Amino acid sequence: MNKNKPDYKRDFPQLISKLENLIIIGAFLPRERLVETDLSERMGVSRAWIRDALKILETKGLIKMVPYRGAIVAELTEKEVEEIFQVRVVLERLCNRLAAENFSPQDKSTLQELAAKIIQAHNENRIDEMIAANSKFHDHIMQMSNNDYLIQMLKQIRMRYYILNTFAWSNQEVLECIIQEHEKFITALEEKNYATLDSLAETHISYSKKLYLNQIRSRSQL
Amino acid sequence: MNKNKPDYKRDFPQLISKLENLIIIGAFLPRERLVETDLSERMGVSRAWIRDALKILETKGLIKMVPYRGAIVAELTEKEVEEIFQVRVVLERLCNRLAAENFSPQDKSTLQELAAKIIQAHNENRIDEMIAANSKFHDHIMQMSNNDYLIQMLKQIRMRYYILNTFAWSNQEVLECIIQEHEKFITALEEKNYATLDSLAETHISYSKKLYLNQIRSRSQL
DNA sequence: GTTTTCTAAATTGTCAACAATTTTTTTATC
DNA sequence: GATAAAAAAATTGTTGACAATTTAGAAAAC
Repeated sequence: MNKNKPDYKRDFPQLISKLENLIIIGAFLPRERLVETDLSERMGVSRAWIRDALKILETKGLIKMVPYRGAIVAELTEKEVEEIFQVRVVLERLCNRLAAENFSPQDKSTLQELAAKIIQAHNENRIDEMIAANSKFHDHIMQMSNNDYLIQMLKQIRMRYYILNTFAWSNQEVLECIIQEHEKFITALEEKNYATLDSLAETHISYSKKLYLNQIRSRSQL
Repeated sequence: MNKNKPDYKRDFPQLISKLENLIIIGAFLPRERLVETDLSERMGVSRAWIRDALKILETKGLIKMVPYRGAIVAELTEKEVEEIFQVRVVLERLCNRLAAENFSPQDKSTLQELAAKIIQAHNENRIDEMIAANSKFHDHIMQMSNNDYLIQMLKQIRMRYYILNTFAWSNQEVLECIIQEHEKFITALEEKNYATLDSLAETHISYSKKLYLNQIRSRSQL
């Protein structure tokens, strides 16, 4: 059992994660109002906690709060996507550079295992597993950077554009492309080949950006 | 008059700014406890507002909150300074690059005026004015980047290390150095000379970092 | 039938009293 | 006098009632 007593330090961050996930997976449509009493009942916590959580989600850019109107899910404009991805590129590059500097044989085997898992899951058409392994792959790269502040920034930025992520992974063509590059990436890390790392990040991210922009455009036609 | 009715949308952000400033200028010593009822009286707002403001300051990394013990001013370790400055370098570089791309004659005159103001204030020993002009200079560069997300990140990161800023400006030697480079900087922007921009940012920031590290070391001896 | 105005319901914002926990002070014991 | 236990004070966390505001719906006017 886990629900003996409510514990702020454990439960409140959990609440925030849950809400973040709900927004990211699209359980709330953009512009949908998030009613406090509603959430309070659904999540089984007091309205005060919901209010506090929403304030924090606002600072993270996931929702927008208007006085006496409450919270609505934030929308991303094309301009904002351009801005976010400009920042993302330089942060990911920095991350890769630091990861390469700290590269160890143990990292190599971990990354290779994950890369193999990704391919296997892809071949067996287990999408969820593949996404999970891919996530772990990138998380490990972040950890290798050994820069907690950078990690925090990258997570924050990822959260920001994940709102649009729902359908991005359904593009088969992109999948093939991304999967093939994991091996190249590991090699470049090992050899500390910064030029290759930069160009891999560049192409990967610019491709990702295109997907998001397409999605925004298709949504705005509704 | 400005105090007819309390207005959340206007007054709450103001409250946060005030608290941020108090922490930055060192009105609260590191590790000092921030007592809610205390702040409530001093700032003339309800305790609920103080609580909300403190929660936001925590997400910004300015304070640390411990259950049933309240908020204490955050401290920066040497490792954290290293991490933050690694990120700062790449973001400032990006900012300069974008600013150069958008460079206009009007920007040039604005920046030159500010640079002149900085030198003049320095010669007349008006430190406050000099700091203000220097701030405006860098704010204008940020605006030139035309990337609101980047600006938000840079402000966030600046807030994080400004905690240590109190005495950094008292170093005369550094001042001379920094002041002289504003002209070079403007020229490099105009010529879109990215190599020079990068190296200017590099040396500027690494010097700034040294100052902060020195300050931390001298404090930790208390 | 459409628009406008007014009323009721729903929702958010505020506050103060109370509960839970920590910190300080006092008291007791050796 | 120093240490430990107990009581008191101070501080933070929670809750619920009520005020302010917006939204939805009904009534009125055209």
